Amino acid sequence: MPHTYEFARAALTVDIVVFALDEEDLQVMLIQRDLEPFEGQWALPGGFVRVDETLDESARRELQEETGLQDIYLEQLYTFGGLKRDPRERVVTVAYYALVNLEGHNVHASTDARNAAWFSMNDLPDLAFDHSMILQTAHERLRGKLRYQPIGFELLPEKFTLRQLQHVYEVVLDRELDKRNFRKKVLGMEIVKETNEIEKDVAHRAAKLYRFDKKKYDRLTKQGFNFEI
Amino acid sequence: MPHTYEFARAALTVDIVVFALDEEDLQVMLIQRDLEPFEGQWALPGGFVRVDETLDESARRELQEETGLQDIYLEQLYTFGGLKRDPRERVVTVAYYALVNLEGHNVHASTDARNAAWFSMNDLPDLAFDHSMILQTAHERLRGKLRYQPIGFELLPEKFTLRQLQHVYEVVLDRELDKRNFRKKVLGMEIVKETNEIEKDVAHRAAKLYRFDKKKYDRLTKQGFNFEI
DNA sequence: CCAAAAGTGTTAAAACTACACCCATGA
DNA sequence: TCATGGGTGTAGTTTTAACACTTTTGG
Repeated sequence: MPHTYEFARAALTVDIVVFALDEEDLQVMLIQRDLEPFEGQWALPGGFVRVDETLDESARRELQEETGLQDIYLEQLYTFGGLKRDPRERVVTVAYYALVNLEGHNVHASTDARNAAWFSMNDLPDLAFDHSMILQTAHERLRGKLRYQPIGFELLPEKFTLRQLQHVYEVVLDRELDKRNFRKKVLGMEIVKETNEIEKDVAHRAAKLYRFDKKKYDRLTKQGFNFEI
Repeated sequence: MPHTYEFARAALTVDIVVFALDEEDLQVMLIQRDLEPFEGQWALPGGFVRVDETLDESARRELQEETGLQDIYLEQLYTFGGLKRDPRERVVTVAYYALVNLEGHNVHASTDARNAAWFSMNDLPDLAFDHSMILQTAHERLRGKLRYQPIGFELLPEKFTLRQLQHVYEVVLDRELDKRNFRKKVLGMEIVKETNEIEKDVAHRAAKLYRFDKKKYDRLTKQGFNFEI
């Protein structure tokens, strides 16, 4: 059923930059395109926004359809509206970024039968469209936001060690941190709660597991506390 | 000439939150709508994105057409895509915010014969659409960004006194700052340059005028310097 | 018993906060 | 000469940065 308008309209899409962390690197999820344009090339997951869904809904739906990822941290990043982004026609895309912990989520090839895979940020293929720029913008946002908002926890399982948390900061900020100072700072903020569990299956002394105490964080924030690492 | 598409498309607009500062308050520019829906109500300047212009271009054009403002600091804020934002049909809007100094820019009623005016943030009328939410988001962004990016200068004339700069911070952050500490900090960063001019027409000792040294700021930033007030 | 990472305190330097007075100018 | 805001320094406190050893555990 065709739809007609008095003035030409841009197509509207969402694209999502999904970050995760492995032992070494920051990783990003890409899918291999099976359609023109850029057939065979890697691209960010995403797709057209339906007229009856919000932008957030659209981003979550596309992510679910193309990668199987669900219930993850998702935030709007920036809207890209260059004239030649897509060789076919004018397409404006609302970009999102998402954070997941690798252990809790299995990625699968999608309903669209596209190939979905993780890539290290240090070894990226050429990307379709202007997706390299979107990815770069997302990376900058993540780096900038990590220090002032408690989003690093989203890259970890629910229970994590302080070393794991430190690793998040070291990888994303790309610099080493002092272990003692880091622990002092994190524990001093009182927004992580010790569980009575410890690491399993490690060939050395097992570390305590902590949990992000969101309620406490919200309470403190309301009182003027500002997260900063 | 009508345009037909296989799937329904949202209309795409831009809306701009223009901030300025007077002696007292933070101000925002609003226009009075002369068309349904919300005829007669106040709203943010903005309008439809043409298919052959980028989002930034669109925002600047609308601003120029509706308020006469040109050559001002403009930055994308957030994209609002709720289903019922506009009672007529699905409209997605890319919101921007802008900073101007009142002295340098005269606002005029526009080509659309709408009434454009400044309102104090402390005394706002009801706004059309979801513009109150957009305005609130912009205000939060401004507050958050002011401390970490040198955007406060955009609210001042090219040459300004340190007191004026302090006033920007006090009004936007809504708290008083210590004069000596503020000066120490600003001068210590070495990103404002003394001119050899002083204030005019004041009934007391005239203050030195300074200028934001963007080149120096860029140089320092490249070397890892982080602006913070 | 060895390898590996967990866990822990102190000190010096830097940054921040609070605070009060004299100075220059125009009316 | 007076009212007004411009301009300046210091001391106490807090925060940050640098740094090394002992403990626990599994292999």
